[in-house]
Amino acid sequence: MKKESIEQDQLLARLSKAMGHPTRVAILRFLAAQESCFFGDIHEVLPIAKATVSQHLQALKAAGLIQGEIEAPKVRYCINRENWRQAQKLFTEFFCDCTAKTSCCE
Amino acid sequence: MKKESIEQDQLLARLSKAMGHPTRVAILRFLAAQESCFFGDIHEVLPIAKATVSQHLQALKAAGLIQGEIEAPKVRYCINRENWRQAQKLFTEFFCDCTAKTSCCE
DNA sequence: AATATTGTTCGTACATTTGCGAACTACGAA
DNA sequence: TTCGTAGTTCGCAAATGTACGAACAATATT
Repeated sequence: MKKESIEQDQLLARLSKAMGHPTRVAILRFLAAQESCFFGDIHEVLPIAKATVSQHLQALKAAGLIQGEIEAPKVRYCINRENWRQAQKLFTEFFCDCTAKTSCCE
Repeated sequence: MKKESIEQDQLLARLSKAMGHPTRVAILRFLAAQESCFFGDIHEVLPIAKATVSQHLQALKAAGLIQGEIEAPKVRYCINRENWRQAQKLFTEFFCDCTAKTSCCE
């Protein structure tokens, strides 16, 4: 296996793992649909404890998909647009470049 | 949250979870680059025990991303092209439709 | 029939993930 | 300074995931 593929695999796996939970997908979808919002807004639409929400947010942040900044007593979260685009590209290439060889895409 | 989104989130999460390990991404990449191959071919390029390889393959199969059929003493694996395309569509829509609202895609 | 080949399944050990309440931190308001 | 608000972190329990060798099953070969 080529070395560059291994690194790409690891990055793709990290991103996928971050997206590997329904709650985290929901959070991403929620955040991606707006410019930004506070922790409370996210917690409000989810049926889980705030500690758990916070945990999921840390996971998404660690993967680079979102970012958060403290604002007064609140915390504002938003999609990390740059990494989002990179992830988009990685997934697209993964699904399409791969399949190109066996003509799955047409 | 809309009900249809919840189901989509769950499907996307299931697919992501299946892709959430470097070895499984490598397996998918390996399989996607060819029409099909045997278990042994996959095991050969991976530095892990065959029991573990088999486990990862079951995970990918459970997610619907690959399929396998017995052929003599060997087992032939390949990408599940139909689900592959569906996954491709889901990820693309997730990353792009979401971002369309906030003009991240341009 | 006995043996070899190819994978799967089982049992086990250890690590990670998930979810929660409680305790904590940091800040603004009274 | 005391109190309230908004989140994070801690500590725990239960569930899942990861990896392996050993045992097993199914077929092909001798």
